[in-house]
Amino acid sequence: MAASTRERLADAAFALFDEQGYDATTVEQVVERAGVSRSTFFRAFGTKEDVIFPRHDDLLARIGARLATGTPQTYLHAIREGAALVLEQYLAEGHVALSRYRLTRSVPALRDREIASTLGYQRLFREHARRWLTELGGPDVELHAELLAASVVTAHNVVLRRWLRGETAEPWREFEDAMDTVLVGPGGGPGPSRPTGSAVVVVRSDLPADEVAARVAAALEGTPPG
Amino acid sequence: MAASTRERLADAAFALFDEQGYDATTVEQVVERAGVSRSTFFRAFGTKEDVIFPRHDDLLARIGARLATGTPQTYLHAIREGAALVLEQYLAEGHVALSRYRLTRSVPALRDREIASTLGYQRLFREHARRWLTELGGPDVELHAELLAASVVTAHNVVLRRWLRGETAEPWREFEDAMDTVLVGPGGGPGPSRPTGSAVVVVRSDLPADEVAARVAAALEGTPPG
DNA sequence: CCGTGTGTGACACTGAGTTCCATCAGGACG
DNA sequence: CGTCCTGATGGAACTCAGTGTCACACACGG
Repeated sequence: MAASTRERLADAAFALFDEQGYDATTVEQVVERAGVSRSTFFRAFGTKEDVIFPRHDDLLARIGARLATGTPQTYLHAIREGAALVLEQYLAEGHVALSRYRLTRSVPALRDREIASTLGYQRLFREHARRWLTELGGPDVELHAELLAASVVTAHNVVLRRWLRGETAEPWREFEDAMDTVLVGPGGGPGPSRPTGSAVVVVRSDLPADEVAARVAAALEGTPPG
Repeated sequence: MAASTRERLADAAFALFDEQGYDATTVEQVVERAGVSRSTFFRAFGTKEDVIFPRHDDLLARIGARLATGTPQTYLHAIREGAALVLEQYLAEGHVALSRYRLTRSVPALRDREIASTLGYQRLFREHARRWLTELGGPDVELHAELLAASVVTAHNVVLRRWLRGETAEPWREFEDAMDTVLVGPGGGPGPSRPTGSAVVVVRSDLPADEVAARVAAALEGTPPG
């Protein structure tokens, strides 16, 4: 019963938003079409915006669970699979995701909210990355964790948007490529088998090239055995 | 004096938000303290939120102007200086920036808006990066431009937040370091034409250490000695 | 038959934001 | 000096999102 009420409301809302636009549609009209009262709407969703956006809670929890299993040796793989859960969710939503995308394109308030919502995922990746990078022991852990999280989310969103715009029929392949770009770098060979002992080394190149190479080699020698 | 009215309103608003919190403060109370009418408030700011946030327009324009002067050969420098304009703006705001930070910390709606506002800058960097990377001719220009913009904004924000939290007395030094970390053509960028100046190389070390070192050395050979 | 809980409707209320009109200053001009 | 224009302001009425409260209906087990 509760579920069907929510559904009727959501269907009515999406339909009306599509017909007249988001701002031009009042909650009054939505509840009228759904055949329930205004009270019921706000009990079910709390906010007009909430009709559009999915519940991130469970997805965040699933991602958190996946990331929690990552170790400093396998964290790149954990991140990749965590990001995959997000893409999977959107692809499963199908036309609902497309409708939402159309709305977020046209209504600034909804666009802002959509953007802000991605920060939840980014935060999750960042916190786990911070943990891993701390254990691996590198400089500027804060910054690198933040950059890693931002890059992963950005790369994911690029692929997602391409799919939402109908610009790709192979979102999963593009997703893997994007993750390869972000999580591996250009030189490495992508592959399903994630070797252990991976680490990220950052050096500044205003030193002579061979000196940099020496430092990289030295840094890698000191890396905990993979 | 339109300016003084705006100022009085902003001062009253910040004071009241500070005393009672944002949500607990009504526009009515703000205009009462400022000694103007409700109409004047909404004419001046349009929205309760707008009192808090600065006008991004002119800053965006200045950044755009700086980025417009960049060439594929000097674009890393242009990006760095573009990002510096943002930091400069916040530092110049002083205590206003701090008050705003306190508010955006505690009020979700304001936090969302703050986040969304950074997208304006990110978009600017992205579009120019797309142009430069296209001229340089590399693969996945879309993705790399997006990643570059996201990384620059993220790195900037890390430094900015540290300053807002009073965790650093040398924001400019940290800013330069952060830019050093980020501005390399993330994900490798287009390898051939490596720009002059400092650069960073990120590699994964699941290859033998000496092989990694060799690759780094090879990549750096093309770089003019810094 | 009675309590209890849950989903719902109805209504009043607050507050943000819009619209429209009235007012009042000051400068330009004849 | 008077008039006219303009731009900034005040004021009132309105819409609509969101909150809070109370009442009702229908289920459930005792």
